[in-house]
Amino acid sequence: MTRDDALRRVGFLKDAPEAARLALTKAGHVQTLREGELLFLEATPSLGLLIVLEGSLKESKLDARGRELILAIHKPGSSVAELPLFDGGNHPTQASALTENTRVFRVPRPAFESILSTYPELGWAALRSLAIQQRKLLEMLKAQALHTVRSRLAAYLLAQKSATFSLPETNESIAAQVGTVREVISRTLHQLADLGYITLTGRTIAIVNRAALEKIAAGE
Amino acid sequence: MTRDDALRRVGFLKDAPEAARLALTKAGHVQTLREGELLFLEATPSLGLLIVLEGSLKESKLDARGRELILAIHKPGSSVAELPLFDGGNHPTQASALTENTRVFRVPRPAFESILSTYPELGWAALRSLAIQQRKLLEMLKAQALHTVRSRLAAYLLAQKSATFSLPETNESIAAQVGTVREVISRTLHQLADLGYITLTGRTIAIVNRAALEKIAAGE
DNA sequence: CACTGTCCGTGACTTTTGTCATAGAATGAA
DNA sequence: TTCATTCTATGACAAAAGTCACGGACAGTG
Repeated sequence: MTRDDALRRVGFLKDAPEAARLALTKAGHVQTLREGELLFLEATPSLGLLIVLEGSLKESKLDARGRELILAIHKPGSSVAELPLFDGGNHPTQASALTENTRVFRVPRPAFESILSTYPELGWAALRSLAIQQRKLLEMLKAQALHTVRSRLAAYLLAQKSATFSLPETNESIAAQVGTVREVISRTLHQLADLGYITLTGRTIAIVNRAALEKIAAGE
Repeated sequence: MTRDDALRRVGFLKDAPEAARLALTKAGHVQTLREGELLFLEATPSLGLLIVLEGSLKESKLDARGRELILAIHKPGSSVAELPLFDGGNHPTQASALTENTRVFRVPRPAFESILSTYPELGWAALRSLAIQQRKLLEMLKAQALHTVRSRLAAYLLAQKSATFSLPETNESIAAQVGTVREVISRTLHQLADLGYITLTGRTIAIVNRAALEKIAAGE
């Protein structure tokens, strides 16, 4: 994916003037990460505008005892860590590459700021973008506080593109997204299969009873 | 609290030009709520700018089976539901008055929009305000996903102003903020007392071992 | 093809949370 | 004061989630 393709796919830049995107393209550079390599740590200053070009990144928070909560998995065209970019604070999360040779396009914050001040209409797009994320966070919070693991896992399965798919991640990683541990994911998947709502062949899942899963995902 | 006092205390308006605040003051009206009365429901269009003048409001989400998660309790000077105000979407939460005669100052969204467009510098303040909320949400999410009830309750106690205080709410309400049920709050408070970290005399709590509570709040 | 590292599945528990039912405070209005 | 309502406390369980330990599948490497 080229820089310009990437910029066009980022929510708050897609309607930006051509010239703004061009300026950003010129002001940034590409960084390549090895698998597992950290892009930024929590509580460090914003690196600037970050957009995934190839590969994928996970954005997560760790707790004191090392358990991880994955907030997002970023694929090409996704911009990472907009919050500290916009408010100038530190990163509230950390991010690391999930795949070898993950390529990230980066515009350092000072350059980004000066381009932004040239195109103030981008401020509104930024606001909209934060708002979308905030709505997502509210849903996650509600699910964590009020729903069971089964419910959150059902939602995870329903979020997959098609009705039949191969689990794109390890149970460990799914657990970190759903907010539980490896073993519980394994058991809960088999439980959903026993209930007849999905079939589970190796790592391939077919959603058999979508309506039932949706009910579970909604909290019974 | 007067309208102007209230406007001055709202984060994203406190540095606004005098004239902007004056225009808002004129464009809005005051609404009085009875205890328990709903101000807005989830999934309804934004009512506009809302600022508590007297009394208090709770902002919450309900799940399918009626359990409640309280996201914020708004006191005088606090603006409610900024997210739908800024992005034009529906309310992601509902809000209702906690006290009799809660008074809310309201500027309908069209009027707010037109004032906002006259003072575009307010856009940045709005962005900052959303960013602050988003950081708070991320912390709540982490606590819900990775910490125990004991940990979240410890954090709740530590957030109180002084070391000795009377619980300002019922166990039911604390439970809805902490993400659990009434009985568990009762038991966990007594457990913390048994551990010697707090004392519990009626509804009065004294924090005895702040360091220990902080450790618990951080997730052990 | 053995060896290593990573991942999955599972039994056997333990701990944490949630539910139900019931008995007493506490509060406030009549 | 008396009564009704609202809260709190608690026992007895039930259910959900987490921990530990181990066996086995599988992929990649030398």
